[in-house]
Amino acid sequence: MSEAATPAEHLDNSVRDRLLQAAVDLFAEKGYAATSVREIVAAAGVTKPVLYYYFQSKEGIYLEIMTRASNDLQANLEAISDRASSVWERLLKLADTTYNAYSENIKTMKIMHAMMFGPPQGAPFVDFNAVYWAFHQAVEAMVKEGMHNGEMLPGDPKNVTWVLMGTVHLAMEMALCQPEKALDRQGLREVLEVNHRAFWARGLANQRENRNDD
Amino acid sequence: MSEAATPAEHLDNSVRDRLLQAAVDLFAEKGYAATSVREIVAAAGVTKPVLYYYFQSKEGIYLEIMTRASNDLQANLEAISDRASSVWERLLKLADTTYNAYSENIKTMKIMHAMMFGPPQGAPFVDFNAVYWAFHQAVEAMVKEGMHNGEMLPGDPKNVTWVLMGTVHLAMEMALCQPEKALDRQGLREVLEVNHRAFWARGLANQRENRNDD
DNA sequence: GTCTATAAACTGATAGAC
DNA sequence: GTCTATCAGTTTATAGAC
Repeated sequence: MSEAATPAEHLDNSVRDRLLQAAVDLFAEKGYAATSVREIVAAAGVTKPVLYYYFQSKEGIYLEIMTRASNDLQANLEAISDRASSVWERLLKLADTTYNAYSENIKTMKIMHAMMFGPPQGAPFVDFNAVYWAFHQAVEAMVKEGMHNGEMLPGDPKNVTWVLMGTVHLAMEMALCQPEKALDRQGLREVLEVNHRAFWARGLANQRENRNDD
Repeated sequence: MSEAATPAEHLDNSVRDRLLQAAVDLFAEKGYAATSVREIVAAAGVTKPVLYYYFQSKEGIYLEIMTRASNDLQANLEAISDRASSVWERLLKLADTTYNAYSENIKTMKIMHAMMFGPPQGAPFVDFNAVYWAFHQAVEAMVKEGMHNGEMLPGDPKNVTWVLMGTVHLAMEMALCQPEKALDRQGLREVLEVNHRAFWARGLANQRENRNDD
């Protein structure tokens, strides 16, 4: 546990990291409960006592994976805090960095997603809910700001936030769970542009031009 | 298996249905892999051979639960097919019947959702994906119809469908997974109204009136 | 650190009596 | 139909040699 935090924070090909990688692959593919310690150590090319030496238990290796992932996601929220750019630009940036975090780390995100929106499968509790809700509330704060400074059209910030979150959430979920049907980065951007035309002040103006309004 | 389809299709308090109910509760609460046959029969107040007598295996009882659920969901899509009412009314009706199907049967829907968007947990494959995608495509067909007949504003039907599906999907998912944070039926309707104002022809007119446009 | 060998409990499933 | 008793295989986890 002492050498847990390698300088770059991620995988070299030490035995320890090969175990982590194998566990991520299997938990993502089959689920926590359906994955046995035997399978993890086989995939890592070691024997059982090695896993217990580094991680104490099956729960231990799971918790290390999820703690890292949770911290990574939390870091993304910082994209919102700098008020230099417009709400719209910050929203795009948040969607983009989140999309990156997901697509670069699909398997870990699949595990997290399964625990956030599925049954616990006997795994120890980790409060992902808090991370997700922080995300939702950060977006809501942005929407309030945008409506207040006139960048966005007036409306109920809560409801508009639900629509925006729904868009991003569905895109992320499809990318995780049905990649062949999912939006790519460009597709997500296009759908967000639809939201932009609907809820932003300049967006509505554009939309009306397009309609050649009366 | 012969007496599977009771007249009303659902639970009396026969031993068989008590087993089904116990299995639904446990699969929803802990997940398929983390639930043992022993727990199911204990919750139903019977012994193991009884479960194997009625359902042949753990997979058997799971498959019966999921087959019923899948059929129920598929039936909801019929709300779309009658072209008597407007696209908007049909969309509202679909959202409402789906919300009902979910909230009346939360535990079964949780299992289905976990299998649709989470790891298989060693459970036998059921093609929920097809049901979900049929839903998505039915909405897309409605949006195309609405844009074509002038009920909705012009735009890319695919992208608008993603926004609408995102709204409904997030509402359903929160209702399943974080009920205390979720939208109630009225809340879902309000968020859909936001979509209405954004993407429907009369909706935009209303929005512009509200803004007291220049 | 990594191994072989094994413990102790639990798993899905069944035989056979009633 | 429902039970008791039990099977064979798997599970997480560990003791102890190297």
